Amino acid sequence: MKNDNAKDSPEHKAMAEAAIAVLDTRFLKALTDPTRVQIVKKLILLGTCDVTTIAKGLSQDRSVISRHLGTLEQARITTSRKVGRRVLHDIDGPYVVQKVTLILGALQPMAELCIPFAQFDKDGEAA
Amino acid sequence: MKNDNAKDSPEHKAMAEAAIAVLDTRFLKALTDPTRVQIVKKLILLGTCDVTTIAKGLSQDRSVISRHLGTLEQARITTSRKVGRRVLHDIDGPYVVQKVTLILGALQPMAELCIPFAQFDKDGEAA
DNA sequence: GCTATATGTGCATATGTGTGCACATAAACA
DNA sequence: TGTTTATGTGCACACATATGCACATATAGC
Repeated sequence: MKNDNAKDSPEHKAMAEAAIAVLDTRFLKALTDPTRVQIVKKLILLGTCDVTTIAKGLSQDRSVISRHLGTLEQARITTSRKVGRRVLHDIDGPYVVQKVTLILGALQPMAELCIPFAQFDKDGEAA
Repeated sequence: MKNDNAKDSPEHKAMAEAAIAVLDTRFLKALTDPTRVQIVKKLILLGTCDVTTIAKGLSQDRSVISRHLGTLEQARITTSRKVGRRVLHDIDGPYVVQKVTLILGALQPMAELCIPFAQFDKDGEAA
């Protein structure tokens, strides 16, 4: 049987490149820590917030929360403004949604192109 | 000025809960390692593949690739079948797309509800 | 000025994670 | 049967990361 896989097409290669390229490690890593996720939740609920208020209720030290906020800001998930002696943080919702939208757009073709063992079940082909 | 923030509405609270709940740590963590991302890319390009073939071309030891494949499988990003002495791996495209779709669906409201400093710029309110 | 409050950082530490080597197991093959 | 190939795992080690404490800095308020 001839090897006329869809996997050999340029479209397929381009899809693979696009899918990998869009996986921003810094963005994803920022969302993998439970404490950071709690911070995000709190910011969603409270809105614009200073460090001390965010740290209130969380078990970690305030300095730890401060560091996590730095990580979230580097990932562009949050932004901050200095107001007097306080530093106010807030979530950048539009950026987050745009980011995930890009990821989904790049991965979307996988729903049809990456059905597990489809080609293998068809004619027993595996690299 | 009265505190009639949209943040106090039940819809907003529900959105926060849904957004946090959908952030599957295991799923996201699996995609944060560069080596695992390379494995995913290779599986997209080659399709159904055994461990040795995947490890070929990657700098890490084959045993390391084996472990990474275990991590990806636990995250349900890949599936595997034992065929003879080989173990074939493949990407579960439909699952991955479904997962990201759920994430985007839960985060979508943030595009409008979490515009940074919007409320603060409006009337100088911050927790 | 002095004091209190808010924040970030250096440092030490505990825990998690990626890596490679050696080895055991399982299956195909001569 | 003995050998080769494919895979997973125990172990040790290097490195990253999360955490807390102490401290320095900056700003508001007295």
